[in-house]
Amino acid sequence: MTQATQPAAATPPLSEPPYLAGLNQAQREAVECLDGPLLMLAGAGTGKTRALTARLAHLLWQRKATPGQILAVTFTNKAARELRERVAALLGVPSVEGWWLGTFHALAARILRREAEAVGLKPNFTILDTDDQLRLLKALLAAEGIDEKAWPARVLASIISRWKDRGLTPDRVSAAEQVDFANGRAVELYKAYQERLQTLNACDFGDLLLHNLTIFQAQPQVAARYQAQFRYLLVDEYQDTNVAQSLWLRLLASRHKNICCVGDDDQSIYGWRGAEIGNILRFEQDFPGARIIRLERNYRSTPNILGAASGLIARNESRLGKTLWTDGEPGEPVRIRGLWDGEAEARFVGEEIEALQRKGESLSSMAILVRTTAQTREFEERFITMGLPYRVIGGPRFYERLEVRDALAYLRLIQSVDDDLAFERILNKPKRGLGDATLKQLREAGRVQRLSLFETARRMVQTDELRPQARKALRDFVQALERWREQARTVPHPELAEIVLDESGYTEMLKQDRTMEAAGRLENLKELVEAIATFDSLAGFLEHVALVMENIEEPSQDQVTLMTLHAAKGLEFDSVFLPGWEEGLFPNQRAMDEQGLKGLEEERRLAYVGLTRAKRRAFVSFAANRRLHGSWNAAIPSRFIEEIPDEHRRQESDQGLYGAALQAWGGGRFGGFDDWGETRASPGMQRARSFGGGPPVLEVKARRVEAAPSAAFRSGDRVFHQKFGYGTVRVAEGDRLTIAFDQSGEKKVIAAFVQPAAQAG
DNA sequence: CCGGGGTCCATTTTT
DNA sequence: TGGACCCCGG
Repeated sequence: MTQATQPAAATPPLSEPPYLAGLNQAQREAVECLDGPLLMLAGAGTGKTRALTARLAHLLWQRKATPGQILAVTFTNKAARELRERVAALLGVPSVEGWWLGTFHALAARILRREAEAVGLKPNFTILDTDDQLRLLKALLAAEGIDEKAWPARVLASIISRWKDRGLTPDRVSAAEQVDFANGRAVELYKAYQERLQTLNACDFGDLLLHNLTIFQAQPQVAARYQAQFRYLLVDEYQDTNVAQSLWLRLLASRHKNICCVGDDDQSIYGWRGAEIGNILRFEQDFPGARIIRLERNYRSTPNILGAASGLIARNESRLGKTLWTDGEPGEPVRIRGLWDGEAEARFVGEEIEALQRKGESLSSMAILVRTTAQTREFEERFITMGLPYRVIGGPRFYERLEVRDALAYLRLIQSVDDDLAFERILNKPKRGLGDATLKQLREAGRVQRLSLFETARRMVQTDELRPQARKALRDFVQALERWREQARTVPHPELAEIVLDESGYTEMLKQDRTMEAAGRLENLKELVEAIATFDSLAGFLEHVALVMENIEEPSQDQVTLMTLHAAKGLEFDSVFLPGWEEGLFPNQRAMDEQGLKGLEEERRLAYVGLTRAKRRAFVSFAANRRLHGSWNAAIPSRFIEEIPDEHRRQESDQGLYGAALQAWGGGRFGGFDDWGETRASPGMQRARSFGGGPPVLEVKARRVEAAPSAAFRSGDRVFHQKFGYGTVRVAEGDRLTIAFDQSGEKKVIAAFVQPAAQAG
């Protein structure tokens, strides 16, 4: 093992640096092995952030580099903030302001601001958000005469960002990467979009990285400067990087080759947005001579939870593989519970939460992690009736609110005259008689003269082209903007924001609005001005808004957390509820249809992420009936349930209603569940065992043969269903029945869940 | 300019 | 089932 006795180090007289205290052997190695490429494979809960911060401290302590020579990259703002705080605390410095520590996008933006001219942008370029981007693409499609219904702008947007994720500029998109959009016109549209962005002096998120790559490739002397500067690179969540990001890292690290990437291939869950798990799997090839250090000691979960998660993830083929371990009491096995439907599932979770509360557990130590956002609703409804405090993570963000975006558009337009999107947004907000007609005229003239809308407007008010009324209104608008722009030089920026909101009539417009929302909107604008005051310049604030679209965290009282599995990555809770473990929902059918085995493995990693969030207790549940898009579907338990090793789980079947389902499943007299196999990716797959302790080991294929379900019911039969009550069978197709229920209308149900009416009576 | 009503579509989300 | 979005009428 490398000892901290490097000759370069003017080692301080301490026997051991304080940040090394308490690190385990592997962590210590990862901290002290400073030179050359290193992959730190850090499993869930193995103290990776600790190792990462210690490593950063060690670099400085050993005088290997100054802060300005270290590039530390994270994915999210939250992670960046955490790293910043912990490093500052570890080193005992008040702040790490000015260090090259931030998200990929923030760091790339910082470089791009300096080198903007190299890609035809001005240094004050605007960073567009997805909404602006979409509006731009819509305009483009309209101009090209492409039917937006057949070829939606959002689809084009995602095609373009996938290309950008892969580092492809329009001229680099090869025939092989072509996609089916507007009869093969996608690349042409991509090109037009990039041109439009340039005239707007704007770029989108993907461009931040892509422009960096373009500059580094076209101007080796610029690249060389940064390559020389960054002696050490630290990268967090490497498994989430896309092609562009990994190219960027490789370029920057190519001189000193001191790059340390931290990640966990088993937690790669963002393939669908361009993340390449291959980056981490191929690390040794990409960085020859790389060392791999595994952090396998888990400090978070009980042996039972860890065993459950490890057993599950071992089913994946595409992984580097590692063996997490922990010591201590085994803890509770993962509890598996089958319920009748989603409502019962929500009730179950609510009851368990209350039981935990009675044992003295706080609500903030519990979380419900769902696969899709739609699943939160049932829990919310239940918690509301129970009076159980909860919070949902996700949802609209502060900077995405209408009024905030309007206010920002004013500020953006002051900052950058070329920002036509901002111009269009506020031209008639508040109403000043400058509607579609005027805008159309401005656009037309602007296009012909190749000028920004603002510049066009400035010139047009000096001509007689507009109606006198519109001309006057536009002149006032232009003059106001010029005045504000002038004031921006002298007036402090928070004050400027107030002036703008006031003089533009925006605040007045909201005051006139007597609706409920208007008050909240005014409140948000006040909050916005307060936020502006915490930055030292308007430009700095706008940069923050563009790159840090995060929600301001509310002071949380004791409440249960409800969120998606994706949103839960990196978090931990004492007790974790994992509902909806049903084939089709989780693993998600669409993921499997679109990505096949790759998709399934990513779903499995998501399950792994979910389980490993739990410190002490994990509850997995599934419903036999799930309402999906308004109609009822019979569901079968997720294959992931069986993949949790026996010894780490405990199955509990519901009495009463669910008992019937279990019986049926075990090959009971209805034999009605054989079509469940069809929702699986591979119909021939074997079931390892049955649920609820019924007759063991049934094979789907065999069951399909022996089943003769349609014999049970015929059209016209009177039946009883536990949920829908009495009804008459309309259509019987195999074991799928269409029944006209007396109370709840026509439904499709599975034969095993209904009984002949007489029998039920 | 607003809202009513019809239609279509339903993973995951950061920057 | 419900929401987002679009079109058209007042």
